[in-house]
Amino acid sequence: MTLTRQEQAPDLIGEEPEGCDRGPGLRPLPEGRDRYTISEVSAHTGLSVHTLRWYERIGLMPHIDRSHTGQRRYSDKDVSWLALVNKLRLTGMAVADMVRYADLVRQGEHTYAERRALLVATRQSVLDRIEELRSTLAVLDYKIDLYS
Amino acid sequence: MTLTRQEQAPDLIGEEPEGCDRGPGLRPLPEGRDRYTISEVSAHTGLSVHTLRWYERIGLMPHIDRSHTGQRRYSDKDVSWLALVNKLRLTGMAVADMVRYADLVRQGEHTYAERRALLVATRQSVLDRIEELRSTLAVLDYKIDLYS
DNA sequence: GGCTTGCATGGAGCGCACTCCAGGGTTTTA
DNA sequence: TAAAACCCTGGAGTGCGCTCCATGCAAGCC
Repeated sequence: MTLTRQEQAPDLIGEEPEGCDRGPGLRPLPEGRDRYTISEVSAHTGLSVHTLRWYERIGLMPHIDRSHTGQRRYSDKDVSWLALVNKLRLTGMAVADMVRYADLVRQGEHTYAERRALLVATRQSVLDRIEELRSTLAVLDYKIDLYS
Repeated sequence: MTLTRQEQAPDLIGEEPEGCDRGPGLRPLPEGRDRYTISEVSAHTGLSVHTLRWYERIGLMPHIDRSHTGQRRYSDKDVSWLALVNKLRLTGMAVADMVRYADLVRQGEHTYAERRALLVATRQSVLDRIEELRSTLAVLDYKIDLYS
């Protein structure tokens, strides 16, 4: 997953670079419709519809638009946000911390510093975790060697 | 945590290289007594006494010796086994899988191949996880950059 | 119109990895 | 030798991140 740096608009509020990182086996979105159903978003993000609704309940999502009959209609921005959430999830960040981050986004520009701090802390914990994993590799290799 | 290769006896059944990897803040063991109480082992390994007893219940430990009044007395081998368990825990291996591994050890030499396979699979999942974390670093860096 | 499929809600349930509790015996320390 | 500290057991409780359930409305198809 290489990151190309010539991305989107500098929309820091709405969030998200990373236009389209559907993982393997994840469906692309019906292009440019901007009003996706929950099952479309589920197929695209790999998150279950249960999880999508749950994310909303706990405050991890911005307000999601509804159809005239009350069904969710996700926008491209919502989907991008979910892509970021998915990435943060991979870092091991706790859901509560992601909610905190979402809160900061909601609160507007004056929270830039705090958001940045949160990401920097996450970055450090990722680095630490990588080091930890490296150290286990050494032990694993040693043991595997013994069994050969 | 560098691994020195001139370790112990080739005791593959009893398990464990890695004589003394007490992490930071973890107490060393009263040297060479070979009959440690549960709280000593807890202090040394960083695992709570609850967890130590629980590990025993679920079959993650070999039989632990007891004093004449029924209190646990851990041997050096038991402690070494716990060091390995701790390492496997860091890899993210599920407790159930560690129990499986412990079973294989109990069953004797003819399970070498299967044990090895388990460790190899774990090794691969560690490598995959490291890659995954690396990919999140890219996103994190990108976002942090935007906030600067 | 009936059937299937999809979406809605609030709330219960689950799997994991611990963590703690009650109620009792044992060991150490002063 | 008495108090304080430690250890035992079976079983209940916790926090996290989902996952599922019952029940009901809405849209598409034959």
